[in-house]
Amino acid sequence: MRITEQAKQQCRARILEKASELFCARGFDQTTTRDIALAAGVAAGTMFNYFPSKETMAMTMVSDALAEGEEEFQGRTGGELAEDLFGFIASGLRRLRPLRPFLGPVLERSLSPFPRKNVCPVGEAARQRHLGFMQQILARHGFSSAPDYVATTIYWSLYLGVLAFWTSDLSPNQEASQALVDYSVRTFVHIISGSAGADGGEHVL
Amino acid sequence: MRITEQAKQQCRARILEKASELFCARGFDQTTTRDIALAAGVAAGTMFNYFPSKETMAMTMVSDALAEGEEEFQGRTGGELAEDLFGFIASGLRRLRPLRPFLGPVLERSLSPFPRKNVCPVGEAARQRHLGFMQQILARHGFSSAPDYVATTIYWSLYLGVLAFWTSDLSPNQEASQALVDYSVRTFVHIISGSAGADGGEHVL
DNA sequence: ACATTTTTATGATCATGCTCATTTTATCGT
DNA sequence: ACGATAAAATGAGCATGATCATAAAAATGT
Repeated sequence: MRITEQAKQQCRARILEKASELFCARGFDQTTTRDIALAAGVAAGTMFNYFPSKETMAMTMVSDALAEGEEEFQGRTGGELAEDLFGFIASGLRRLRPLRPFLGPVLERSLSPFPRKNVCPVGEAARQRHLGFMQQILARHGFSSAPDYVATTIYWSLYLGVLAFWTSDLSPNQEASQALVDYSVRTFVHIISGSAGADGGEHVL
Repeated sequence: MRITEQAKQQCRARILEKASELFCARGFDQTTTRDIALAAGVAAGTMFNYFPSKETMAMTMVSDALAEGEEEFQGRTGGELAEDLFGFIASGLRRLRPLRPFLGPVLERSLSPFPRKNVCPVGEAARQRHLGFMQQILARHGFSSAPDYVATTIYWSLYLGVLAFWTSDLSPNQEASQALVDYSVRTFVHIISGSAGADGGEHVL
């Protein structure tokens, strides 16, 4: 069973590799699962033994990249809170860079804050991991309790906005994204640093 | 041609009405275009003479609701900036309320900040209208120039986060959403009120 | 080494959003 | 009123992500 297990991993890796190439070359929506199967040398239905959906295929690459970014960031944490958060997000973006050509539709569907019927579990896991990591960073800077749902929701909104902007940022060195990340992070830090503002009671939806 | 023109409008309205009912009852993704056609008493292909896509059908309802909200808000503007922005957003949510059961996937796809190949023009128009309206409100409060891309991006991120949260808010009177809107608005106001923070230059993506 | 059982691969098939050639209906000129 | 032309309706058909019964292959027990 050893050799077979190895062959399976190779097959899985080959599918991911070919899918990545095609996604980058043509875009996510313009690449059909049949294209991928052909390129990987397997039957159309076989891929679905390895990945439950095309979306999961893409999100596996994203999740792996983000995990690498998290690992890269570990250790080099040590500045102010805003600096650390910036570094954390920047590490993720650096690792996502090679996938940038096809990320738009994938991140939109899999990391969206809108609750969905058929969630892509890989995407959901990536979100939870990212939020957990963010909370760790907060904890290291003296925030004893986890942020409430308002702060967490705002964080994820801002982060998704950053991702969205970054996926199609044409400025020289993504300077525009850099400024946006900087601003978003500072905004978030401002939010969780007091000014907890629980007043406005007259407004009604 | 008069009577016929009227009949066409009726047909369009009937399609929208039946589609809305089905979307609300079963959800957007669980309603097929064939279902809608059957309910509206037209052939499957006929609907696409009225709406270029199922997504456009749903976004037409959303856009109409948001336009009503904007109109409702007109006039009753007159408090502080944050109050006005809150009222503006709340008016939209009130009008969207009947559509809430199916809004998730629709808003996710059509208002997403991620740039897309095949944009739904109705959704794009709704976004532009909303942002324009928001800028009008700012102008009324003494902001002479339009917010830059950073502020605009952050506004839209926060707004989408609010929409996403609100679509599945189970708290009694959407109190949780209310708090989120309040917080998001105040955050945005803080952002555009000075502290333009263009310093951090050492960070690099 | 063979029979049995479990795992994996396969491609026909399905569901569904959408297209388009064809048919039907309405409008217009005379 | 009638033929010609424009507009609209129709449903067969397509593309594609995913499923599933079946076939092939591998693992296991003796």
